[in-house]
Amino acid sequence: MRLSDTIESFIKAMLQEEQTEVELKRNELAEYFHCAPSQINYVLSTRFTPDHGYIISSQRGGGGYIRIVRVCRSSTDQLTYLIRERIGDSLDAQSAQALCIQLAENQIVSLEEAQLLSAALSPQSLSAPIPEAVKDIMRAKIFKNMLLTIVRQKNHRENG
Amino acid sequence: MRLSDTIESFIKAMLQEEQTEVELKRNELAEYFHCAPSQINYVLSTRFTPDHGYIISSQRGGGGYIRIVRVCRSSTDQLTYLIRERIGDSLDAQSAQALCIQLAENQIVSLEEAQLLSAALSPQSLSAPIPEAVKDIMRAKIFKNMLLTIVRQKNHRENG
DNA sequence: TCAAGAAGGTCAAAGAAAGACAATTCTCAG
DNA sequence: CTGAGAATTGTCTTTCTTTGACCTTCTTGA
Repeated sequence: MRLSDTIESFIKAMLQEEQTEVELKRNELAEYFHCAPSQINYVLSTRFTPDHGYIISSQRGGGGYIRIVRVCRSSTDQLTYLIRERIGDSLDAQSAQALCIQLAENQIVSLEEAQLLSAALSPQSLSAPIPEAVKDIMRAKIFKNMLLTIVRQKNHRENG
Repeated sequence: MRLSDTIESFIKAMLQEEQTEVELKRNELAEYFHCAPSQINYVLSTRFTPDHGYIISSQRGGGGYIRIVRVCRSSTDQLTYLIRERIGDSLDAQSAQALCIQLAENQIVSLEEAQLLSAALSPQSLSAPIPEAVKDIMRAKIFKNMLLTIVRQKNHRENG
């Protein structure tokens, strides 16, 4: 297991215990894992981004800290946010993949739905002799159309 | 026996043991077989494609890996037929739509799944300034990838 | 007030591993 | 025998991780 993954798990375990919010000392953590302090920043910026559902704030100087807050939007809000703002007109494969995982982890869509989304948006599905930029545009459209379908299905279940 | 075949067997043996999923190091495997690392890619891309019933994912960089997941097929023959024969390398929007409806009507997939398939394969999703023929090729790939995912989910439910 | 020290932030380079692809060699059906 | 397609190789590219040097910001005590 990579150091980054270990640190990621460690932080997530902390969040599990203390629920929704955790405060840590960068240097302490770095020393604990025998790594460069900036390694902590690396982990935060690759695994605790807003897309992943986290908000980071920090304070320098004496008594400084890094605070990690896990944000929970309602399912509908999150889907609406994705469709209306996040996805936009173009989306690369990695972001799509990350968002699918996030959707499943936050139980906004079922695991099965997430797998279907992921399959449809994968580079394998979209492999074709066309520019990457065009694929990203198509991926965004496919994603939004599928999410829209999921929203409708949810509404249908709720309202009869 | 050719090296490619040997490697293929080797990987399949691993899959037999550890059932359904295996993770390997490209460089290690290459060293083990005294071949170029790219040989591994060749084997994977010729014998472990989605069409063959496998899903490959990988991670580069330190601690990287290649993961191979076998899509066990059960008695969902219709899906297998679609994936392996009917859909082919290219599929127009109308045929896709018809197949989705058929899948739902025959209760091979749920209504919700059919709607998701339909959404992903729709002309709206695939609208882009590229030739219709290319879209048909992408549509076929998306379709097969999604169906493969559904098959996998079914197996997962059945086999635990 | 203000300088020193204590944190955290940024960035780029080095390292690790997988991917892509062109060039070459091998096989086998015709 | 020969040409097409399969197999093999080597090389270069891309991506992700780790590290370290240097920068910025905040607190605190003289």
